[in-house]
Amino acid sequence: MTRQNPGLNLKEFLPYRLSIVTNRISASFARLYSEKFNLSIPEWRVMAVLGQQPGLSADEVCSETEMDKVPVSRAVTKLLDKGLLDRDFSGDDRRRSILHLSEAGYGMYAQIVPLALSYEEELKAVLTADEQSQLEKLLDKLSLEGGQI
Amino acid sequence: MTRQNPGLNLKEFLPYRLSIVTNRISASFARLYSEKFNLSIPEWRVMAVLGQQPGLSADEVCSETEMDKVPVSRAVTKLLDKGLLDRDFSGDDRRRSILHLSEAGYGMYAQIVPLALSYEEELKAVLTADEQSQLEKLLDKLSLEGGQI
DNA sequence: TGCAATTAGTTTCATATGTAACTATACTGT
DNA sequence: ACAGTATAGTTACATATGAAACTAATTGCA
Repeated sequence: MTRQNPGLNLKEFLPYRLSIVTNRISASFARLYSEKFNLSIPEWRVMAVLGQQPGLSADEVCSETEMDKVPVSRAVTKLLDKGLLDRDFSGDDRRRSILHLSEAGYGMYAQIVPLALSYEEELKAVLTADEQSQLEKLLDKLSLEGGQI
Repeated sequence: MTRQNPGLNLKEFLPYRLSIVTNRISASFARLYSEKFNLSIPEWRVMAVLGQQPGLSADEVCSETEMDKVPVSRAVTKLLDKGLLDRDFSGDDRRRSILHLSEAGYGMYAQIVPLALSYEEELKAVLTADEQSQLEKLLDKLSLEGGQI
């Protein structure tokens, strides 16, 4: 049968390319902290926001990380079990959790951050300074408007 | 306790930003074809490469799409069940499959492609022509060298 | 006040995913 | 020719995930 190709070249298709590149990068970064510290991606993300913004509620962690509340809830449970997190509940609203890295959690966080930053440097080193700022700008634009599409 | 923040701002962290933007885009594109055509992401990817390169083996589909052989195998099974794919086995090597979109599969593919292309256009419309080519170049560089990191 | 509607968070369930084990076929070196 | 190794693809298992149902607490408003 003769078919005229409607012409979608997957390898040139923007959403596909983005996803391949990003998945490679995420996976290799995840290896970094999962192997050494035995953290899942959601666990690391929860720690990362709490390291920077202690006292967030689970719900705020969700909006900060763009994660679903279910993975956040499970990550929080695991981090509590591992002793990496402390949880209180708000006096004003006793449904609302108040989450902090524990001493141990903060210690781990402080070890991962330099790894993360040097990973980022390694990645950026592929690009010129100009390209780095282009990338920032592109991500800004795609975040703002791409989100709605 | 006074803690000096080691200074990882998740929202500015490149791997994180990439993953947020990409996941939003992938998810909204996936909605497009999953709602109308009831295809999973792996199913769509298999169809997409076979639409363009008929006769690939499952293994070749893996390397083309950067997918694991397990999801590919499962997607192929489902697409066969749905009658969207035809499978033969090579005479030279009877382990090796030869995959083609069926008539029905090609019909569906031909409907999805314009959706995909217009989605891509919508996404690119956020960017100037310059930015579009910058993005291409950045993705190239990150694909090549980011892969190893 | 008190009852309906909301919200924070958890649990359940059904599905998706990757690793490792497995089957079947093909290749290699002796 | 044939034993050992490699490859294509599938299956089994253990884990991850999201949607929806659920619990508990809070808010709104009659």
